[in-house]
Amino acid sequence: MSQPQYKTIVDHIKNQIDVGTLTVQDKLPSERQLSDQFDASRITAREALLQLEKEGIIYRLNRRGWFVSPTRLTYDPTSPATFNEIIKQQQRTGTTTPLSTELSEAPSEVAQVMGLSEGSPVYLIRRLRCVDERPILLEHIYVDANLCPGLLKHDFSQSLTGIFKEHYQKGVTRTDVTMYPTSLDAEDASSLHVSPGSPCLEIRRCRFTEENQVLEYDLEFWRHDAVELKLSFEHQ
Amino acid sequence: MSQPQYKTIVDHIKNQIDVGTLTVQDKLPSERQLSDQFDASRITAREALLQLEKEGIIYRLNRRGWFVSPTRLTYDPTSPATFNEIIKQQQRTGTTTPLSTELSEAPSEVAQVMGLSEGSPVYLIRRLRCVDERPILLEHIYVDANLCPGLLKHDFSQSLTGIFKEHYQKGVTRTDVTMYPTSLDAEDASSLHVSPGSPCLEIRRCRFTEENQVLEYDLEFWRHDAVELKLSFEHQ
DNA sequence: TCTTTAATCTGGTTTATACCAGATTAACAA
DNA sequence: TTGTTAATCTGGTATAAACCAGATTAAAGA
Repeated sequence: MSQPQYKTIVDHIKNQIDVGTLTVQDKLPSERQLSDQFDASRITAREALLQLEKEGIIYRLNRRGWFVSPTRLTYDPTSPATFNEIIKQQQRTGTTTPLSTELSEAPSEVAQVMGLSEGSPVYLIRRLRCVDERPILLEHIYVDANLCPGLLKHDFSQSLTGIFKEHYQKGVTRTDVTMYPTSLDAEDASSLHVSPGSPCLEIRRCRFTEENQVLEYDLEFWRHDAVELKLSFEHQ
Repeated sequence: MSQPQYKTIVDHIKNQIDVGTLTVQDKLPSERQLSDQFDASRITAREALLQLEKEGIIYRLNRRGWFVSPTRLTYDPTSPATFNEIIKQQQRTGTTTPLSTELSEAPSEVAQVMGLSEGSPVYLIRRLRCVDERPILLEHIYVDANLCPGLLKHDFSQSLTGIFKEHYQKGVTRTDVTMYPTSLDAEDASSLHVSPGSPCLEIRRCRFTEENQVLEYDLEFWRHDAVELKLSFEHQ
């Protein structure tokens, strides 16, 4: 019935969170402090922390320490509500930071999904979205350049949907979504201020106009511990 | 520009999979063999393997070794298609194994979701679902005992929806779904034949009848690397 | 007071070693 | 041939010790 030593540390920290000794955004003791406290090696303490991270209970900031995760943002991928609306509903504060915008050529994979030929001109917009100061979502947005000429002159800290509607009279009538858990490569991890290889939820979203053209193709990388997807649907 | 050593091993294995030297279900060299091959410590080799596991590219069988992950099963949570239908569509083979069935009392959390009072009689069915011999989904299904008397005498290797329809004339008109990435506790991990703490995708599904009663409440634990969710919807 | 600098703290990565327990396999006995 | 047993292989867990590179903080200088 004996359990591994790292499990003891895991349970101890979980308990501290349950009883409120540790609360949201609190900094945990450092790996070295924990290993002293439990008379274990640093690797064992780290093992426990990595376990809690996998469960989404704690997270780390690069070389700054380990912290208790905030509650997950509840998000309905089928809802037309914008990111900012969702955040306000849940009494959070949100910010959107454009990281880069460029006119480039569609990579083969992207071209295929968008129904374009490889190398077609596409705008690529990279944005970082934060909730309560914490980066939780990285977006790579591809837009057919022929569909929205001059797109890059707009302000991308706002809703893209709004820009499409207002300046190009284009709305979305259908969306295809694919999602799966994976992990972040070095560059994306760096953008989200997490360690390379951190787990994430990848969501690919393809939005179509009434004319069945692909208006945008989004690659979204969510912190795995920051979001909970919730949807409801009727059957016939 | 130098990268950590474990990254070199990660890249090497990824490349082997790309070029086909390693293919689906193949066994990888053991941790000790890899550490010899790359002149690294076993911990470094293991670090690389854990990284690949997080990405969903490889998986491990307890004390048996590391293997290349099969392609993900594509699954539409809004589709009325049964598990077996989905699997057949994708040219896979599936099996369903009931692990346990019992009549018990609703835990407070479950009772709340199902709109029952705590301790109400509920059936709890635990099933394991495999694709191509590999366990990928563990289900905990709660059913209001008053709604489906005598439920446990049926065969749960079949579709539950079918049982509800055939024997109780009950159909589902609405489903609420919640999903988020987390990790498995020791017991659930053991059922799925994976190591405790392995990452997973947890899906909670609540199905309602026309009378707005909760017919069943499912807790699903998917191997994080075994599934890809795909859905499509129209906007008005 | 403000800024620069140096010391210190934290996680990130790595080596070498060890022992355990389950899984597999080879050897052996019936 | 079959069943049992023992050796071996594999991952699972753990210790001790290092060094590195950002992040933070305290100290020193302007």
